[in-house]
Amino acid sequence: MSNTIDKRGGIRQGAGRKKGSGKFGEPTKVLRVPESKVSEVQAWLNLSKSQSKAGVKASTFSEVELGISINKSQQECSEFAWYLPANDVNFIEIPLYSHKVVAGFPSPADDYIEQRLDLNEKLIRNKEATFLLVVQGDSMQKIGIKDGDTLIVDRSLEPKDGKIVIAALDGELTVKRLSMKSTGTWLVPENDDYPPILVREESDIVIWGVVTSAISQF
Amino acid sequence: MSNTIDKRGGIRQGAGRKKGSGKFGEPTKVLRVPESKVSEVQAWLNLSKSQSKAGVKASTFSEVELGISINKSQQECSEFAWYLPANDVNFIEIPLYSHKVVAGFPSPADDYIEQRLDLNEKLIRNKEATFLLVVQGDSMQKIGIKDGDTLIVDRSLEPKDGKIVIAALDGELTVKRLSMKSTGTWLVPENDDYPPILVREESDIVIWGVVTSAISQF
DNA sequence: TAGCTTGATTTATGTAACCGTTTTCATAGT
DNA sequence: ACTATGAAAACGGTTACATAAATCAAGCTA
Repeated sequence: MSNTIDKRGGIRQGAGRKKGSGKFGEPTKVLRVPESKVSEVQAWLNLSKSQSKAGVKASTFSEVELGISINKSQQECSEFAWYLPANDVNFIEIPLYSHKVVAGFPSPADDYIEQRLDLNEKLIRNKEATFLLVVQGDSMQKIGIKDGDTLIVDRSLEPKDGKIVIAALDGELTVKRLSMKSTGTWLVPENDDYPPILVREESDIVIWGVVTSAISQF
Repeated sequence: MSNTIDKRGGIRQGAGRKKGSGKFGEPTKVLRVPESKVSEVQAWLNLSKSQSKAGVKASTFSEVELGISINKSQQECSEFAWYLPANDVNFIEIPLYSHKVVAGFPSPADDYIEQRLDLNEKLIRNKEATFLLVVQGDSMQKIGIKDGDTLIVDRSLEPKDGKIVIAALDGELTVKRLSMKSTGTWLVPENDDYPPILVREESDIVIWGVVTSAISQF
């Protein structure tokens, strides 16, 4: 009935979605971007979107919050979260103990240590070109990369056939194995539920870097 | 005179500016960008514009191999190789860069970084009680622990039900999931090809520690 | 009456369109 | 032949619009 409908009409304060409820959580502007950069920009925006979510709360603007709660932020990321390795990794002494002593049974905390090492050194080769990503999704599960794992990505390495790479594809970052065959270049997931993706000449896929390590935390 | 003007009109091949003569050198698309990121994106676009003009190609690799090859020593251990974390992990400053510093956009190697982290801090909670093991075997493959992976083990954590633990069993170290049921305490591999192991009262199984992380290197 | 449905209202977001500017070409005038 | 002028085409910033998503209030149903 038109009568019924009429009664529903009218201005209503507080109706509608809330401000800042969009995916960026803030007002937006329109920008013109060269075509080749579009997917890269989008990917980055998605990334920093999840980053700010991870920040703390929807505290409207102050971004001062950034605590060191890495773990928390992992859970909330839409696609990835990313970090950089610590800036200034000192060279730490690495005492070498004989590995034969190993037999000495349960207490490794004592003197017969093999070797001490700095995880940063072990895992990061090119500090300046390395960053960390937290995975979401299971497209690489066959090689043990699981949802929530942290990837160490080196941008200075050349993406070669067979390497695990981070690619910006249609504005989204993905982890895939790079495969260069006679049939062309492919991005291959390590999960039979997902199809390989052909990288065409004209496609706007950008390789961000090569994955050197994957870290699972329990 | 209108006559004069008319003669000048009409379609004229080749007239007008050339394609790609704009500041980006290619066609553009409009994107919506959150306000706080606008200047950042613009800065990056300008940056990469001038770079490509300058013809600076990213040289494929520009790195000197770091000498300390941890990997070698991994191979020599019979069951596991082990290491301790670096002794003296300093608290490293974690610079928070202002987003005004902008610089390189998708290149995290540059300055506009949100957060840096120290892998030691991220992965090691109790430095004194932590050591590293290199896995041999595939008994935990279902949760992504593969042969050759490095485990971070914390001896100070209490082995609880469901935790991944390192157990010394008949003189051999193994990784298993600890399961405490009414049927008793079990060490359960994450691989259907291996049987769970019942831990009897009198058995000489010693739990060395709880696995907090697993690292795969590619 | 509680919960579901429906339509209105408000914000969000991708895209088309608009319009002044810039670059280039062709013709007219000198 | 050289310059001035206007048209054509692309550029790029901005506005406008259409559709989607989120939220509220009133009506409806059980």
